[in-house]
Amino acid sequence: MPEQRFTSVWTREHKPRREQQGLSRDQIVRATVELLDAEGMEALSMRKLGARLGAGATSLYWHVANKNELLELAMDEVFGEVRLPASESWRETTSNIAWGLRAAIMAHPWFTFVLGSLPALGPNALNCSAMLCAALSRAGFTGTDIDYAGAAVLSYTIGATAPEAAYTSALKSRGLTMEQANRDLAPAVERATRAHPEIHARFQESAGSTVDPIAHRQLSFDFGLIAVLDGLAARLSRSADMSPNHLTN
Amino acid sequence: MPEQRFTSVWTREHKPRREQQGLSRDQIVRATVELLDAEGMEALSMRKLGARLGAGATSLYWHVANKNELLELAMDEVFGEVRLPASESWRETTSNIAWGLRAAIMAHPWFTFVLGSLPALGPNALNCSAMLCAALSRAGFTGTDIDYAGAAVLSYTIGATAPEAAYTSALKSRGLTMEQANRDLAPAVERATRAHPEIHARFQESAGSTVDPIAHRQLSFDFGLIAVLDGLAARLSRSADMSPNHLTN
DNA sequence: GACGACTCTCGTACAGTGTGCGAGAGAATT
DNA sequence: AATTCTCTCGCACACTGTACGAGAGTCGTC
Repeated sequence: MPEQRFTSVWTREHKPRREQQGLSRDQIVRATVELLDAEGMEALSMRKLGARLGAGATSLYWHVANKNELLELAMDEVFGEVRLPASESWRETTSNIAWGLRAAIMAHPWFTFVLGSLPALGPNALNCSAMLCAALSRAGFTGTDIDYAGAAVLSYTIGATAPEAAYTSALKSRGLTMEQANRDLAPAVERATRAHPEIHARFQESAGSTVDPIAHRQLSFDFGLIAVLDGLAARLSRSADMSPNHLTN
Repeated sequence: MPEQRFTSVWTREHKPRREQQGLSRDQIVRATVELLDAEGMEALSMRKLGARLGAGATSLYWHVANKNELLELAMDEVFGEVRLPASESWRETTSNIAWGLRAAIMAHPWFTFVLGSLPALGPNALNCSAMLCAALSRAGFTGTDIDYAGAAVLSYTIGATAPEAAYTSALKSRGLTMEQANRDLAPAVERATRAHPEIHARFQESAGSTVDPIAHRQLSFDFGLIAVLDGLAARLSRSADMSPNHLTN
């Protein structure tokens, strides 16, 4: 039995190196983000990254254990971009976090592919979490309900945004506009939805719509986010109704 | 200008081959799902897949244009596993679809990595969509609100389940139990949350909890799903209040 | 100054990837 | 019997992550 251990960048502590040297971990992570933004997830290779930094591919391995750890670091960098405006209202705060996270994901579509297989334990990710937990706790949630409510908001945000980001980035990397893609897909959609009159109508409507597709997506995200927050609010008022405080009043 | 087009398995029609031959598309797709289930996303290679089918790697390319298309097909296969029990109640129906999709994703964690970059236009995916749309339309949603409401349910379900599936599968592939991983992560968590007393408390609580982690995740999913559905219900009753029908009564 | 230890870079090498190409086997059609 | 169509597959190419070990440069201690 090999006595495996679960490892991550965050399980090994990292003493920041002395300063003047040519390559530093921060610099590598920044270059990784740039390269991922510019060319996407599957274009990231250690050789290309090394070249971009004017270094050999294997030099990177001194600063980072492997490609996965590099991605973990890049992921936390994105979490760091999420703006966290403070607000009194828990609804406004959680909504801000959701929109901020959405913006970060849209700006860095590769984020999705990294997230998930590792618990997000980077400092920036924890910052987001803490902000969210604080707001929900102020809202009136207690104990594990704080976790659950936070997970609901994050899950919705990620689940709504990730596919959208992946799709738009797939289009961009092939040099296609949304209209072009819709036109190319149209016959397939036509054929496929023939058996489903109800969604056939849905597709027709959205294909013929003159609304800006970006605005459309934002409306859709907003719709769902409001639903999630309304649902959380409903639970809060329900539990308030049942609380002893209420009964004794 | 290369005049690129947007392609997908579903944009090219496929005449099913004659029957007696050794290799068929269905067979390949089934083997793909098996291999993905057994060894995970990054262990899938055309050579391994060919070997499993007793064929050469490049033979597959007669039946399938490339690896991506193969993944699209595998994805739709998973959609086909989602049980779609019919029910009168829209709440029950959407809830069933969400739990069914969750079960499918948990059973096939690689599903996540495929989803997103391509619109899910396979027959099984459309079936799910149609079921969902029908239920929401029965609930009282109309026009694009049907799309929005459906997207909210699916987004939450996927966003909640995908990371969970990815994590448990990452553990499994390294031969680790959840307890082991928690133990390995503990010092890092300890160190990282020192600056965040509120989430420090959250982590403590969940680490010391004696609840079965699987049950815990299900509770969390249920909590969020109820929130989403409550939120949708709230919107419905709000728009019912404002409808002319109500005003004239 | 001299020596050892440490920090960092990188060339080489290995096993593996997706897939384009073209040769060929075998069945179906003319 | 000839031709065409369907299908399999070996080879080759460019490319991947990264283990290893040789070396360069810097530092601390005698």
